[in-house]
Amino acid sequence: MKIISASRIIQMVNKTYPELPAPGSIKARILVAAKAEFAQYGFEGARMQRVADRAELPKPNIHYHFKSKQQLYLAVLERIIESWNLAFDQVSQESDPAEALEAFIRQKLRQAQQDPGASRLFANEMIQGAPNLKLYLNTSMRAWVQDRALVIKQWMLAGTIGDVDPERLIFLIWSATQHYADFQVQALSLLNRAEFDDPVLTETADFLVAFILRGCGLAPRDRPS
Amino acid sequence: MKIISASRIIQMVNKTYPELPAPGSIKARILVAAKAEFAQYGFEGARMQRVADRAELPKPNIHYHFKSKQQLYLAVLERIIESWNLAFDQVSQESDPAEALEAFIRQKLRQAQQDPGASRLFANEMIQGAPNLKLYLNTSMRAWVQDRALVIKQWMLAGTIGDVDPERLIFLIWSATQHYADFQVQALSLLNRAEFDDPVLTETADFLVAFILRGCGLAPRDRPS
DNA sequence: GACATTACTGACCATACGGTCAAATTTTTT
DNA sequence: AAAAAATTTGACCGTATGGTCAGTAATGTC
Repeated sequence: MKIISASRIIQMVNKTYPELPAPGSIKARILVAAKAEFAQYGFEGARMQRVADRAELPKPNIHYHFKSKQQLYLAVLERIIESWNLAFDQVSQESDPAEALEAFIRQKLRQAQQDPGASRLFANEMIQGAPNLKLYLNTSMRAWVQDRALVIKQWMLAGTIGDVDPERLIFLIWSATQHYADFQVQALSLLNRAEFDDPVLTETADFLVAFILRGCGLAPRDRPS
Repeated sequence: MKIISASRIIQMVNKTYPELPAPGSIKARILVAAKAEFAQYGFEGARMQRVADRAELPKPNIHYHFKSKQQLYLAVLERIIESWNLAFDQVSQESDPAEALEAFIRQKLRQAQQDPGASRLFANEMIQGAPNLKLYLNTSMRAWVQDRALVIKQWMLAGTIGDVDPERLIFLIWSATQHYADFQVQALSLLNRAEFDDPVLTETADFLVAFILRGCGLAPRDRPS
């Protein structure tokens, strides 16, 4: 059986790719500003003037590079989806479950720390009922999850992981990690920390890895040598 | 040592209480409409006209009962916070950990099903950085969590539960349950279900209870008799 | 250096926004 | 049933919104 990487599945369903603007370019600057604005206020709450202010540009400049608010929003959204679940893409039934899950959790958490805006923007889109991502959810995301769930099921058959609903496991990992981006103020408040720095990241990742592996019936840090 | 219920702690910190309007009253209808509107669009994205449309009232009627958009928002928010973590309020060190956690998880998930708007509104507030709830987070919520964490730590000392960071455990339960309200479209899509009905609720609750109890080092459904 | 193309921007527009108000209606009190 | 208080509402106001456009500056091409 030919092994197709999960990222290829996404590519097979998504026919178009957003071209990446040069990192320092005006377009890139607008996209960064827009991501922050949409992440904080959602699509309806976002203000084009504030995007312009964040990017330190006159407002018509924004409209020169992106026809409308909607198109700007979609441009930001597209770029987020791409790098969403990279660390679990290359995992196969030959992979070690504990290792693979640990890498996935740590990568998702690192994303939550380094680009919380991406997570928050996605959260806003979901909360609104995914008006712009319904198609994505029902095609490429579902295909990705089912493909990854298959790997987990194969682990279960091989007895290298406990009996756990794979789809719900993926969903739980998403929730547990993304929550530290979306609800960062709450997390920092209850952990009594000032910012989501590397120590917090490490402690949280260690906790989540241990907890989730145990939940999967895997003894943490006890990889077969 | 005098035992003070966690809900009392919240009451001790919050000095004012929102009076509940009669269920069928105009004010109650506006609050229901506003909750849905703010939940979907966030504070900035919400439109007073849409609140009026949802409540099937003329717009000035809304402003008669609530001075401003801000005050309406706060009124909705206050009423949500109250019933947030009820099922874990009465738990003490004498309680059975597995039973208590299971009840907590199931109650949070039932809330996510029955009033997803409340969860989404809270999520929006957190994503924005909790501009209206910073004080709540740093006073009553933190007090509640620390109080509840103490109980879990006592369980740990008694050896009736595994070694788990209590604050992060609570945060994980929040994330795992609330996610089914906030990201409902995504959950339904990947579970291939049409709606968040009782079967989905039960299956999800069973999964979460089993998974989290295992994560806590508790054998699910194996209570000491 | 002439020409064309791309990038930028101050001034502006129609509409939608949160909020107001005076007049009308309903409800409560006496 | 009269007076007072509370509630409802159509019409309206000042401002902010997404978006446009004509004109200007910068850049590329031969």
